Amino acid sequence: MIPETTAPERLDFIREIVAADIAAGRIRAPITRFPPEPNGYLHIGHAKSIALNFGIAAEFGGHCNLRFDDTNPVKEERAYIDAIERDIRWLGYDWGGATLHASDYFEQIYDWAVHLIRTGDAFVDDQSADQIRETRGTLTEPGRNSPYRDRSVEENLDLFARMRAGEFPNGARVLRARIDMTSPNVTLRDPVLYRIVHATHPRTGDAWCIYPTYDMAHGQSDAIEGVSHSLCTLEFENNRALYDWLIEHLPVPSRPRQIEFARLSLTYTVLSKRVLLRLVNEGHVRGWDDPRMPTISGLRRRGFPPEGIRDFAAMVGVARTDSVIEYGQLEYAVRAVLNRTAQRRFGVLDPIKVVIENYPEGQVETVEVVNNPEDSAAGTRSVEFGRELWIERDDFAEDPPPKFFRLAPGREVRLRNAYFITCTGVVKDAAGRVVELRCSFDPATRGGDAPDGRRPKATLHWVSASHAVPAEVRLYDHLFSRPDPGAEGDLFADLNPDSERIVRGAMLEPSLVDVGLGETVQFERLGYFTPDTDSRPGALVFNRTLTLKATWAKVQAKG
RNA sequence: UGGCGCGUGGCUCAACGGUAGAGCACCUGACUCUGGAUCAGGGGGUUCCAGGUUCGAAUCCUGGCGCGCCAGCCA
Repeated sequence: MIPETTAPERLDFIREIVAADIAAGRIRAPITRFPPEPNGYLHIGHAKSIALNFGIAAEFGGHCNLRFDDTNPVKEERAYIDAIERDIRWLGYDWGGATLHASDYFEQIYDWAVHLIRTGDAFVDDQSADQIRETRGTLTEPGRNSPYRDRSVEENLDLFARMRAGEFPNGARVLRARIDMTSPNVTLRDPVLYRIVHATHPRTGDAWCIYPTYDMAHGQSDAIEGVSHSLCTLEFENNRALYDWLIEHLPVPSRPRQIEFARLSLTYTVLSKRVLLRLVNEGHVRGWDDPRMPTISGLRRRGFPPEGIRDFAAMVGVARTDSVIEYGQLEYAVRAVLNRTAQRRFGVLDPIKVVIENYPEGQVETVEVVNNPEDSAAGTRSVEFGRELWIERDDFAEDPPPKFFRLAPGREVRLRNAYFITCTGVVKDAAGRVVELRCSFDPATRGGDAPDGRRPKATLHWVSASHAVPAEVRLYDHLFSRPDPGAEGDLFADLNPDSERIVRGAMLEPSLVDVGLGETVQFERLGYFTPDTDSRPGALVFNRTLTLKATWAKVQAKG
């Protein structure tokens, strides 16, 4: 049998490079790495990088390491390490074997620093941070050499050893590469390689009081691990020259290659650890895992399935163009997964009572309801039906506008999987507000079909009033009210005041009590919902993950 | 008035000298026991601009213009 010839998948520019390296015999399989700094929580932008690095490794039969870039003890915390590992696993990726750390290589990196001193490629500078800044020059003017640049190898060796020994306070001296103070690439103007930091490191404790900078540690860690393709975001482009310089000047065991791609940006949100930290610290959200946060843990609490996030990453692609993805694309990817996998349930967010006058008082019957029309394996369930029901308040209009298909006085609609009902009257309170609907039902329509072929234009969801379970439901919207938060002034002024709306009197189908944490269901006609971590037996709390695609809202908006 | 990088429908990406395509978004229609899903169709592009090379340029060359990044002992 001749195998189907499928059109070749279009490779992004990085996968093209990897494929070419394999084809040319330069590597047998790619080694990549995801290198988070443990100074905050992972967000959807990191998910793009995770999907890229782990995806390439898997597709080409290679491997992806998880390596913490823990070279700055003053910003890094153990708690972040744990959260990051959990989030990567939840996304569905496995780095197999041990978690790696740049700090595992501190001794080797130190030896390489000594090597650079011996070859005359590095020197200890006694200048202060201010002096170094002043002599670095500007974007248009060259820098000036440090007066300490030509120290002897012996003196440099001695000073560097004493830096390590803790003889000097923070900032007293640094180790710098001797490259070129006149380079048009500012990164190459004798960059700092080591600085004195008397701080306890989350992993190495007080073993060190000098720490390598990112540039000194990153490429060297890649080389130690045999990383073939070191993928990072565009802002590291300028650092590539230094990355290569260090690899060339050091006796490293392999020669990794840095490739940059555009980081993910999304409309209506912010992907900046600095800003996210402020949102948390200043109490604008419930925490790092607030369902409005673009963090992985926030998306999880919101009810986004990992598969949806992975599909999204595949959908946006990888390129070198700075770009901003419409938030709607993330929603599209998530809806596509949820539509396929989420079980359907009934829940009424804003209930109004319906009394079916010709339905026998005290009678209860059960109807069989399909759990997921997209997945027959999901089976069916029984739902109780009775004389008094809750339906959605806005599924009724006393004076229906044009193109409103739902319940209105004298109009017949279908109650999903149950009966056709016709509104025969309304009950109002003293203020004139409708508080109850009086209806009649047609016993011949049990199950939702009329023997005479009658087809109502609307089908409503409902919950039996005597069986309903009350719940709090939290409705979420964009964290920021404009697609480009902060574009015109203060970012925090653009926070959406309605990003969380709490609904207290929702009435749910009793089976919803059994939905577990991490499970997302569809409330028919409303959207996808998941239990919040605050949810307790007897005090249910659901988060709205997403609405269903809202055509009716569009019709309304158009008038 | 430095260096590096990037400019293709509203958004994200293809097209690698040979008729500018896809997904999302948008609009129609069909179907439907979710105003969902699904299916069918449609509109929308001086490929940043100007020159040049070529039978032929989104693609190669030159010059502009616009945008991004870089002057941390952050990553």
